[in-house]
Parts: sequence; structure tokens; C-alpha cells
Amino acid sequence: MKQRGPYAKGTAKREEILAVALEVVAAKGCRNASNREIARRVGLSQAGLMHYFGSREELYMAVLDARDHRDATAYWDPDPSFAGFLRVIENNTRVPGLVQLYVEFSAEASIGRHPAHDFFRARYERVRELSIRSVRMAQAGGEFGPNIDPAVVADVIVAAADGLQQQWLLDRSIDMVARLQAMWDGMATLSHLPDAA
Amino acid sequence: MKQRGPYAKGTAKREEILAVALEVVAAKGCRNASNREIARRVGLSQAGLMHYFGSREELYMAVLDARDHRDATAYWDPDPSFAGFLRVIENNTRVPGLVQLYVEFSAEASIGRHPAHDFFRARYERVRELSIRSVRMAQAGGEFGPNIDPAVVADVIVAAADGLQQQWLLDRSIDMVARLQAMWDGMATLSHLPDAA
DNA sequence: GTCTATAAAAGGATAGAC
DNA sequence: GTCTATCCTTTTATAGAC
Repeated sequence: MKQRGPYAKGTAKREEILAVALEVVAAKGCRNASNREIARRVGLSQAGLMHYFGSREELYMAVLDARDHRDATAYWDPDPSFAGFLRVIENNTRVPGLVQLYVEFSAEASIGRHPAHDFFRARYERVRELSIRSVRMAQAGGEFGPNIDPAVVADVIVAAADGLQQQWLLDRSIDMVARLQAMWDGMATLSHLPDAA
Repeated sequence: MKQRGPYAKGTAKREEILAVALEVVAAKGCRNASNREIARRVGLSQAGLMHYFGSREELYMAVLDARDHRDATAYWDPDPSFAGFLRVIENNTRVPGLVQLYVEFSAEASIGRHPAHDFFRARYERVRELSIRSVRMAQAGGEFGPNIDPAVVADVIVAAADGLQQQWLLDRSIDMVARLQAMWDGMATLSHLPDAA
């Protein structure tokens, strides 16, 4: 995985910036994190930082994108099921900075003309498709019955995961995985009934 | 309900400020809304605005608090059930500014030392209790069976509602009520099984 | 690739007059 | 209650040297 050639240093620095950005966000929140402080902590001037990421928004998008790629490699790709999804959530409890950034920045970006608006819309579509796929897998395996719309289940699963992350930020004792599991079981049961949604 | 006496004008102005704050947040998002613009739109100087609300955070807390009181009066108090909860959600689709503010500001406040941190923790506790109560009511009425922890259901319901609001901000065609209803039905079904959570 | 310097704006908050 | 005036801070972003 190691980078070679003339870009090795630049790539390493980029990685370092992404990591430090996360620390600052974890400590002060995304709204009150500043490029200046991230630059200072990474041993760069603010202008130096902007050389790597053209704007605050691009930086945060890059952080979240890197996370998604790591999660895909570690959890989704080897196991594109609900169990894999739960592992992603469980892993999130180890990176509170990322959860803080995701919750805060995606909320900020939900306004119409935000620079990251399309980024989050596209991300949501992707996650939704993955989630639908996991429901279909469960249907194929018999865990879920046929009498439920996978899209409805997927939307609710993703929504609950997002909402639980908000709750978890306020109270770290919340067991996100257990609650998602209970919900999944409920929807699975419902899907076997003849008159399900 | 009309205010009398020496505070009538001050109260009316407060109300006006709360409403205008909402418009600005709806248009630019909570992060990029400024006290200056809110003040300008309400025909006040920024210093004048600060006379009513000591800080940006207090203003936004007041907006959300007023909403909660309205919702309680209109929906919760007459009907503290899941149906009442759904009516609150359905009503939210008519006030996108409030949803934007809630999602964005609560995310910002989830950081430890934020001025509104305690406000949101307390609010979450309140909503959670209400939600638990609605599950217990459903158990008493037989819609829910006894084999499920009302707190687990309540947490997931609240989480899904929050998460669906995020989704809805990005895509207004999402039917939050239908999805919450499907989820509720799933948990209800599960609760009748002997081996539920 | 990194810095210095600086722009240019906006932010929240306060003091004190009326 | 409201304004003017002002403060100080902070922000992102750019220009141009090295």
C-alpha cells in the first residue's frame, strides 16, 4: 500500500492532515474547528494547508471520503450484509471525531446550495443501495420474508443508524448495535406476515 | 392567550424574532445564519437583538423550545401515543426551517462543552420518556406484546425519526410517516414473539 | 511545497447615549 | 428598548516570494 515516487511525501502529508482535522473536530466540533488550528497542529501555515485542500468543505469531504473507503475495504466489501453494516457502526464507536464530523457536517450541508450538498446526496444514495442489497440478501436467505419493501426497510435502517449516532454523541453509553439489531429483527418478523407494508 | 400589560410589545417582538430567525436558518442554514441578518430583517440593530437574546445559542434554544411547547400543546398533550408522535413528524414537513435548525444545531451542540449541550441532553431525555410512554400504552392496549423492552423501542423510534429528518432535508419526497409506521409495525410484531429482545 | 503577508469580510459581544 | 459606535476576534482565501 505504500506510496512511491515523487508524490509519496505529499500523500503522507495529506493523510496527516486528514487525521489531525479529525482530532480538532473531535475536540471542538466541526463548526468551531478552524483551518488555522488544523494547519498549526500539523506544522503548516494556513496557506500551506490550503495547498492540499482548496477549502474547508473540501477538506471535510476528503476526511469522510477516506473513511468510507476504509469502511468499504474493511467491512462492506468482504461482507455486504446487515452484519457487515453493524460492524461499520460498531467501529464508529472507536472514532468519535468521525461521528461528530459526519453528523455535524452533513447537517450543515443539507441546506440547498452548500458546497457539500451533492456529496451527501450521492453518499446517501450509495448507502441506501447497499442497505437495500443487504435486505435482499436476507430475503434470499429466508431471514426476511417477501412481504415488505426492501427500500422501506433500508431507509429506516439508515435513518436509525444516523439518529443513534446523534444519541450516542450525547450519551456514549448507548448501545447502537443492540438497538439496530432489535429493529432489524422486528422488520424481519414483520416481513413474514401476509399483510406487511 | 394574548399578552397584556407592559410586556405585550416585548413579547410580540420576541415572537417576531423567533419567526425571522427561522426564515434565515431555512434559507442559509444555521451555521451561516448571522445575528446581524436576523436583526436587520426584523428591523433591529444587532445590539437590539442581543437585548432579547443574550447570544446566538440562546436565540436558537428559544426557537426550539417554543416549537416543543407548541407541539406539546397541539399534539402530545391531547394524544401522548405513537399516533400523536407521528402527527408531530408530519407537522414538521410544514416547517423545514425548524427541521434544518434542529438537525444542524443539535449536531453542533453534541460537542462536550457547547452552551446548548445540556439543553439537548435534557430534551432527549424528555422525548425518550414520552416515547417510552407511548410504547407502554401500546402494550396496555395489546398492540404491543410484553416481550420487548419499551426503552429499546423508544430509542430506535426517536433515532429513526431524527435520521429520517436528515434524509428528508436532502430529499423532500421521503415519506417519514410511512417509514416510521412500518418500523413501528415491525417492532409491534416482534414484541408478540416469545423470544423477543 | 511552503511561507509571509495581507486582504476583506463577518462574526459575536459590549459600552454608553438617548 | 433601541441605537451608534466600536472592539476584538476569527474566518477563509489570495498574491507573490523563496
